[in-house]
Amino acid sequence: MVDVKSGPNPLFLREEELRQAIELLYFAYRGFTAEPDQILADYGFGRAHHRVIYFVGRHPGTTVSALLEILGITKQSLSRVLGQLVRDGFVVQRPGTHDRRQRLLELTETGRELERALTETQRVRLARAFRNSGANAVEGFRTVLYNLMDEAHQARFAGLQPEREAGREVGPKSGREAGRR
Amino acid sequence: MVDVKSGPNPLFLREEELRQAIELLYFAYRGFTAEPDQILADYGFGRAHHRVIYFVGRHPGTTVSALLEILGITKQSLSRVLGQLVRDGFVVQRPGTHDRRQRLLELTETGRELERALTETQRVRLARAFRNSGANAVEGFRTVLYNLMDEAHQARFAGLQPEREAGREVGPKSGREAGRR
DNA sequence: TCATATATGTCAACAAGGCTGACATAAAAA
DNA sequence: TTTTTATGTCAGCCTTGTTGACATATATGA
Repeated sequence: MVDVKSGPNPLFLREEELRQAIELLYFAYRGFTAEPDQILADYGFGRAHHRVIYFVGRHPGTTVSALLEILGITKQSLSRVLGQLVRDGFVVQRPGTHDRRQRLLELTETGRELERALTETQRVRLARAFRNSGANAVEGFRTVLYNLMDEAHQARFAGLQPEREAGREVGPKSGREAGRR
Repeated sequence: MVDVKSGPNPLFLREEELRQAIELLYFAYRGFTAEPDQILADYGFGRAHHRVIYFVGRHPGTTVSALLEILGITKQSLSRVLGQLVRDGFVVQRPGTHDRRQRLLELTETGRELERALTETQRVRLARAFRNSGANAVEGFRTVLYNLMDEAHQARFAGLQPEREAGREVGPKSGREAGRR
């Protein structure tokens, strides 16, 4: 018997290590979505609306198909949520200039306000966690999450791409550091 | 003083830093649940079943109310899912010895097999991510996730509690280190 | 012992947000 | 001009959450 760290097989995580990571992810993710969910409920919206508001806010002028790609849901599912957001005045659609079949999406001022309110709660929570953890831990947090996601999505963090330092660590650079270049 | 890194306001994360963390969590969590979801579908189960199987496997002999506490759902929601798992032979209930009102939960051998299959996919993914990230990054990952969750849940990681080194870092110790004591 | 509280379960109804399948329209592209 | 693409829509289904009301067995305190 034989354990993981100094043990022979680096691909096998010890039970405790594994389960700790599983539960950390579960509880952290839950906590991270709790406050936004509260706010959204006041508008009759759910987490699906949040995702749309977030990504449209992040990429104003994005197309419907690009949004479908990011969210990984069907157009029927998106349609229901997006339709509500448009009807309720949080998102507007304008025809594409090059391709007039497209409906480019952006937030209205109301939409931006809601987006800010939602994101603010997460900013506060992240700031607290980062402050309690230290800069080095934050880098590790980024690196592991980056390596945890599907490769297909890693590309989205392209400006912050893997660097192999001493051939070991692979992960995104922080926004701060990237901005310094 | 100062901040996480070295900017002026420790409670305010720069836009890029904030959004990067939000998206890392989103995509990592999605990737992390993808394979189990696939397997569960073969049994006609969903993510809710996974949670029950996971936590019952983790805490054999747990009570229904303890499980409700962990999952943060209503007993009616749990009942539907738990009922299926019992009927389908993945979970058994036995009366509590001290308190015969309780139904202590545990996995059957079939249940344990499914639990292992589900967890194995996550073990592989975590092992790959940890290997690509390095031990230091993994510690940071744990620390930040610990600090990100609600305090109520932090208690669950009690054996691995905060230590304040030089009054800065707060977070769980790894299972490995805790195990060494 | 009796009354109350607790642990658990059940029935019914509803909502959010996924899914599939089929079909429609406008515009681009071949 | 025909075909493909971007988008939308209707209809129906599933999972998994919710609330509210009520039921049963057991434990516990007065």
